[in-house]
Amino acid sequence: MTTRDAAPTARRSRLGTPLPTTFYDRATELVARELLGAVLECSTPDGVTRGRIVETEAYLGPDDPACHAAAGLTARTQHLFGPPGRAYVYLIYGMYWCFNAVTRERGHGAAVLVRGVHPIDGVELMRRRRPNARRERDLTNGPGKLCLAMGIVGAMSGASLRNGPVVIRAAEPVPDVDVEVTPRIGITQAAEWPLRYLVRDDPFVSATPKAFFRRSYER
DNA sequence: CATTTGATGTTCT
DNA sequence: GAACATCAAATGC
Repeated sequence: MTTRDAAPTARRSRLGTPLPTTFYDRATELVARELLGAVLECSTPDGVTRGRIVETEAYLGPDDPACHAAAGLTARTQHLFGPPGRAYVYLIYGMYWCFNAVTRERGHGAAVLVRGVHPIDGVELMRRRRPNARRERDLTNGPGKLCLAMGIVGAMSGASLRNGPVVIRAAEPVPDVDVEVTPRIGITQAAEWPLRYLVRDDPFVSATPKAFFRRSYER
């Protein structure tokens, strides 16, 4: 047994495997929390778009059955396995890109999925890229939608988030009272783990299923 | 408004 | 062959 496997305490979920709670697994949750309020920026030949991150999900690594790292290192997941501070962009359902920020050391395989951004700059460009968006919030209120709106594509996977085509900048923090936590969306494995973070009442977050228990980050 | 269904094709078993 | 970290249109109230 390695040090990592020796969880001091386990927050036990109602069903299934307990949520890993080692110091290092918790680090990815903290990044997911801290990314709320940060600015995501993407530069392409068409222009620059910026948005405030309002919804994230933590994917913890090989011990998280919903994380791509659970299947081991493959061609698709090479950038998920580090180093941290880079993009992991993958194709879902053969059609849509999803953007992640890698959080853990090389070889581990943990990341934070960005699921919603509130547009700041380049809104007209976003509209041109999202002709199907009828309401304003449909521009960027989902992981596939925000990649379409901002021009994030698989070729950007592996790039630095400090000086690559996609940049994340710290900005005005979101206070705990405005942070909500729910289970992750659209997964079947470890579906009850509370690893989705969102800004309360922001119109650019995806819909929370009615069945989800919803609580404030601040107890 | 909410819920269901079809599109679409890569990845992994 | 099945699963998939989704989206948009269609259908039901």
